[in-house]
Amino acid sequence: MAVTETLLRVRDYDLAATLDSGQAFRWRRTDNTWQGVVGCHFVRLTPAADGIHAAVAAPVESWDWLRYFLQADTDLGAILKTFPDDAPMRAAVAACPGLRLLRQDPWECLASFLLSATKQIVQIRQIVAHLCERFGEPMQHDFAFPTPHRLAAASEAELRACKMGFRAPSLLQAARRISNGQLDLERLRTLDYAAARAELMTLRGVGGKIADCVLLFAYGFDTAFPVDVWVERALQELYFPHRRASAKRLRHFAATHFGPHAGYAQQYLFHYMRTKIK
DNA sequence: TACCAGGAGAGCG
DNA sequence: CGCTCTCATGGT
Repeated sequence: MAVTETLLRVRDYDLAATLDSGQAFRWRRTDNTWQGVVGCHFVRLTPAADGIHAAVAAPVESWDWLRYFLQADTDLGAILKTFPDDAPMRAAVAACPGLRLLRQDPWECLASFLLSATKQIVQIRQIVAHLCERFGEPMQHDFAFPTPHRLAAASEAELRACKMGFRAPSLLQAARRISNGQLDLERLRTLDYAAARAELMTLRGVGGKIADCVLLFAYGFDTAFPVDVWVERALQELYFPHRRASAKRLRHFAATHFGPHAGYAQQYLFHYMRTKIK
């Protein structure tokens, strides 16, 4: 029977930290409720005593799409046990013990992070909002994320009007290559981490950092470890406090120190670093 | 006002 | 490799 609300039973889930941690850019909070769009669903999420309460605008037969997006069935405790037992990781976990990784749509994730270069998170949200309003399919309460096909038909000037500046040609090329079949985002699921990463990096504007974000947040390659300015700062200050470590050394350290779920560790360090400053 | 933001890519020694 | 510069745009 189709329904419009449910209770997702899940433990150890900090909804606010997760939706506001720079993984996804379309979630807005009003009071204690978060609203956003997952695929073709407009959904409101509210933390509850024994899980997360969810309500959608249009009735659904199944909630699998939401459990997948939130990764509600992931055993977070088992992942945290694989982290290195050192002071920085203990502090980062203690600061936000319910922080999770989402599992997003690859195209939306790729497009969003293509727009993220040297932008603050609040501005990335604004650009993505413009993009959805102008090119996304209208739906109840909001807009769907625009398809590659729709953006491929847009002009660079139209994209620039969404305030994305020099990132517009990159987004346009990505939309076109995906729309015409040159790049198959679904096929990347069948590849290993290195091969999928190399393929993403053939796109203009996609370097190692953005590729790793997509591999981690959309495909679930848990060894992907995006190194941005915040994470670089965290690694430098927390693990190499007395000597300056080169970028290459930091990358090697990241690839060897954090274990099979390094990407989760990265998210904890990122969140720890960002909230510690403010 | 001047500076900087979840980077990437090109040019240079 | 390692460094520097540039690319738009908005916020502080």
